[in-house]
Amino acid sequence: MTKRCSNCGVRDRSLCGSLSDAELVHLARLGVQRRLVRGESLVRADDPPLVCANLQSGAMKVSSVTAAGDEAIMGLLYPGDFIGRPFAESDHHDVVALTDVELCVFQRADFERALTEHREMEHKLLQRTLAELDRARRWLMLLGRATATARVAGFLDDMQRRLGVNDCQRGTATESVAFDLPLSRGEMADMLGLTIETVSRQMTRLRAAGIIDLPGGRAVVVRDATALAEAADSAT
Amino acid sequence: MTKRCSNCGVRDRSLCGSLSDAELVHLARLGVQRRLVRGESLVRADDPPLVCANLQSGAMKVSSVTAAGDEAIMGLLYPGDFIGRPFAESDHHDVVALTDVELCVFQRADFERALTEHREMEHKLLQRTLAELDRARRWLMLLGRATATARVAGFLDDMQRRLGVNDCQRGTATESVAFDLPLSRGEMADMLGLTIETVSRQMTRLRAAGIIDLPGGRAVVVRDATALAEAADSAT
DNA sequence: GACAGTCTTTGATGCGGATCAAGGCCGTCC
DNA sequence: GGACGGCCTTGATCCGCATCAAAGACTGTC
Repeated sequence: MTKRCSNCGVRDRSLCGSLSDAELVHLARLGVQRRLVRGESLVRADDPPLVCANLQSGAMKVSSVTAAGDEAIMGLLYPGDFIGRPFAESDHHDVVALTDVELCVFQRADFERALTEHREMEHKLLQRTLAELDRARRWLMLLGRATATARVAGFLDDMQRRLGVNDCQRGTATESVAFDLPLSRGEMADMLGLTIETVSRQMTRLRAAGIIDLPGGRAVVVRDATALAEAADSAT
Repeated sequence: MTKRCSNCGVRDRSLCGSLSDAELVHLARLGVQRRLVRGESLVRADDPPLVCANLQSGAMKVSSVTAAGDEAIMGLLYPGDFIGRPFAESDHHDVVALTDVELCVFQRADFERALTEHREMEHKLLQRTLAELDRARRWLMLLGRATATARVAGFLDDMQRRLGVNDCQRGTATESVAFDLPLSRGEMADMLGLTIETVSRQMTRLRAAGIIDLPGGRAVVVRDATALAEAADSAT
């Protein structure tokens, strides 16, 4: 195993986790470490699909531009997530860095060959894609019918589950969980199908209800995760 | 190749298409032909995932029940589509027949074994799942931000592309395409995140604009596919 | 530390779609 | 044939979110 892979913080969570140490050596030779600063994009919907990558640190967004000209964010990517559409003719979406990010980037052809050679990796990619499909469908439900409050609450709830696991023991749902939003209000609005103003108002409402706290900047403290989840589910 | 498979109308479009005739004989022995009448369900979200299937004729819906208690439809299935979540712990959604349907049903374990034995089939499933993910994301965009008119127009446009290919030459976009909706107004509303009344009003509006015709029952005639696609894209 | 630019919050108003309510159409059952 | 129930259409009213507008809060620069 190369030094790079052994130091990789997401090895156990990413697709590479299915490879043996020997296989990793081979794959590592194909991969290139790359950093992007906030706002840079790795993939453009119009460009031919040239690369695949594993996200190692930071957060990215998967987005498109609507016919009306505004941006729609259809998903977020966190460390360990896979980027790219092997065997497809097009990527269909832009993938843009929300924070400064570190990536392990592969030429698409190389990665496709690796998938073909390592069944287990392709298998894992399939499972991951199926899971992503389920997530997308859950979002569909949220965006299709939920009120503004439920959308914002659902968004925060989702993020909390993914980012805030470290602060306290799981299970003690009433303990506070703190994290920094990787998105601006505008980006949240794009993602939730709302306007900036509405997002802001709903955040204020959740704070007034004592469910969250907004200490400043993009920091969020979830004070009552149970109430947050309830707000996400309730129609009101 | 068994008689059953050689008669199968969706062989070239379904996952089985990747198999040789000899392999089909083997798989066919595992599969069971099954019919469901309208309203019957093949998969229930709560049940352990027991089966996979290929849809041969008719239409089905993939749905869930929201916390609020009403139904959310997150996708439709047409002949050739695959049903099931191999290697997952749960199906997550209900799959219900919208019309009378014919299915080729496999025990999940059998199908998983078949996938493992036939790389090409698993590969095809991956590509299919990636495509489905893209479709779900396109829906996300529609549901997130589009107006009622755009949702209904988008829905009809999507359906026309999938069902109405036979009536006239592709490319001549202004020719009429006719089909029967497999869904009631209520089901359309569930799918589009609207109410029955709004769906009905929008259909009336599209008819008044000369874009579609509603000869009665669930029949729909698309008179101007270009205008329909425009209505789907425009915010208004 | 002052300034400019961006992001966020808050307020006032209007519109689109939900909700409530009342028929119309069609198949089924007595 | 007539009455009932399901589905669809149409109308009237109300509410939530978008829109328009303006005033803070934060970031970086000089």
